[in-house]
Amino acid sequence: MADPFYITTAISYPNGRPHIGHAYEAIATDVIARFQRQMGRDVFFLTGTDEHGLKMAQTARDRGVTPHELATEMSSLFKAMDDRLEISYDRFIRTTEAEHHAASQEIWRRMEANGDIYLDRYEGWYSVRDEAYYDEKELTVAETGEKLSPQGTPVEWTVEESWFFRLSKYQEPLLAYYAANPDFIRPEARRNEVVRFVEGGLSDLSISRTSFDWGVKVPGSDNHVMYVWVDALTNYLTGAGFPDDTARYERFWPADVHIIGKDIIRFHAVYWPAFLMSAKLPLPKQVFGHGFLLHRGEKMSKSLGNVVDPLDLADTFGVDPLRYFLLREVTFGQDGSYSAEAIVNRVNADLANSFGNLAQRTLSFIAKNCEGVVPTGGKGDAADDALLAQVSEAAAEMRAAFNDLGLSQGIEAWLKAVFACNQYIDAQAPWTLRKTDPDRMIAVLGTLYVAIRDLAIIIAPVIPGSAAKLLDQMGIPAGERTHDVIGDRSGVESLAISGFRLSAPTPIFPRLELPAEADA
RNA sequence: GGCGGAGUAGCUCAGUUGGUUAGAGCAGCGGAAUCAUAAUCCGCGUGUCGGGGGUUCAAGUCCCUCCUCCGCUACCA
Repeated sequence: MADPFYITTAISYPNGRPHIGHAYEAIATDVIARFQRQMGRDVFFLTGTDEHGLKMAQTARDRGVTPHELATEMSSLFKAMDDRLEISYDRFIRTTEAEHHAASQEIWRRMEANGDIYLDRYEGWYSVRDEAYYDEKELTVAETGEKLSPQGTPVEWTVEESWFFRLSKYQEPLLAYYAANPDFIRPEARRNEVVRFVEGGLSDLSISRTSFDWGVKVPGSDNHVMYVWVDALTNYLTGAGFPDDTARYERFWPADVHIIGKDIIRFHAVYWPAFLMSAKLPLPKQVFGHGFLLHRGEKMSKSLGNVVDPLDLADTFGVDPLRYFLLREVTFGQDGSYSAEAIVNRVNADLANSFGNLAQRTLSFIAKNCEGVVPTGGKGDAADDALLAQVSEAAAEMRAAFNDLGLSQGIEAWLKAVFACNQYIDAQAPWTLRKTDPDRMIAVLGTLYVAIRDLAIIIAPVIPGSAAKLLDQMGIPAGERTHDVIGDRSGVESLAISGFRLSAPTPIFPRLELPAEADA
């Protein structure tokens, strides 16, 4: 059986609609998942929504619905976004599922059995009206001398019973783990931050609340619900079948990589491994914190009014162009900037002009001048093998880059090979050969046919819909769309023998135009 | 304040362990070609590699210092 590969996104908190950041994370993770499937791995790709907690309960109350109704409604928006963006998740998990409650309670019991959970008191400035604790730093002082929350509501010093996790106990084990597994946290900058943070000392963590009840009940302590992270992080275990589906669990856990935003790196790189150590479960192999998307260099915020709905972007530019842009333009792991102009420029230059036009000019030439018969044989030349070698080299670079999560670098290698094909077709000039040396023309077109097929195959994880459309046009069977065939002419030769006829192609990547309100 | 990262062509960025004339893409200018989505191909950059100092036969690449920007500095997700 194929080598398993378990990859996850963070689960989204569906307190609001999905935004471009959610889309970015889902797309990037999807590309990696699709790539690994193409590599023959048995991929399990998990994503979903984190539906418990105070804010969900409050929002539901404000809207006059139950938390579960709100969660169901909002979660469906995230799922719809994933579906629209062709996110190939294998499971969409919701933390409200009974199975997840059971998993969370099981890991809790194991942490408890290890002596790492104890009852104590949690103290802080509490606002009854907000049902929330605030840090001293967040408070303002009213004229009356009364302390106020950021919401302007009164706060009082409150003591609440809470279960605590002995995080402090794991400082040394965590540091030892980081040292032994230098790739556990990536990129490097995040790793340094985390290591410094842990070196600075860890205090125990409050992991339950009694002030609200929308959450997973603490085993044997029904008036407590688990407080955020034990519940949320455990979704990765639940998704893999923990604890009852042992076959699946043993196959997929530990996860190969958690793809998350850089803002929640600590929870994934400190709390999560500590929880797992405590429960005596294996640790994920890697945590990767990607950057944020900025709109024209500015952070998105509701007050700036520049929050963009990813579905609007998909409608305006197309799903594949959007996917391509985000991965090509933004170095994975760093912040990136996007704008309508940038999307239009990038997509037109790379997809429409370079790759799309390459396919179009080649295929339509074959349709017109060869009656659609796939060209094979002819008078070969060293330039032909050189081109296919360049494409194979690009495929190899892409494999290396994608395996290492260097998504934009991998795409860059692909683009270089696209450029090489355009250089080749201009140098060989099949439109001239048609009159002067038809036999040579056949060899040139046959070489390009193989090259274009290969380019479509290796870029497919990034632009799955368009790549499939192109390969369909070219008659490439679904089973011959993996890296195994790269550089191999035999598939195309048997296609010719089978009598396949290429019809006049239609452009796969139309040029985009800047929307009238160039502000998207 | 402490710790960490970044400052390279108009724009976005690459630049391994220091070593020949500092690179790519985009944009711009000139030319070729006309199969193709007016797409493609070829040619063109006197860049103080943030400022200053130092180490070295040799520094964008190491050390010091200054300036600017950014991240982290614990229980909202």
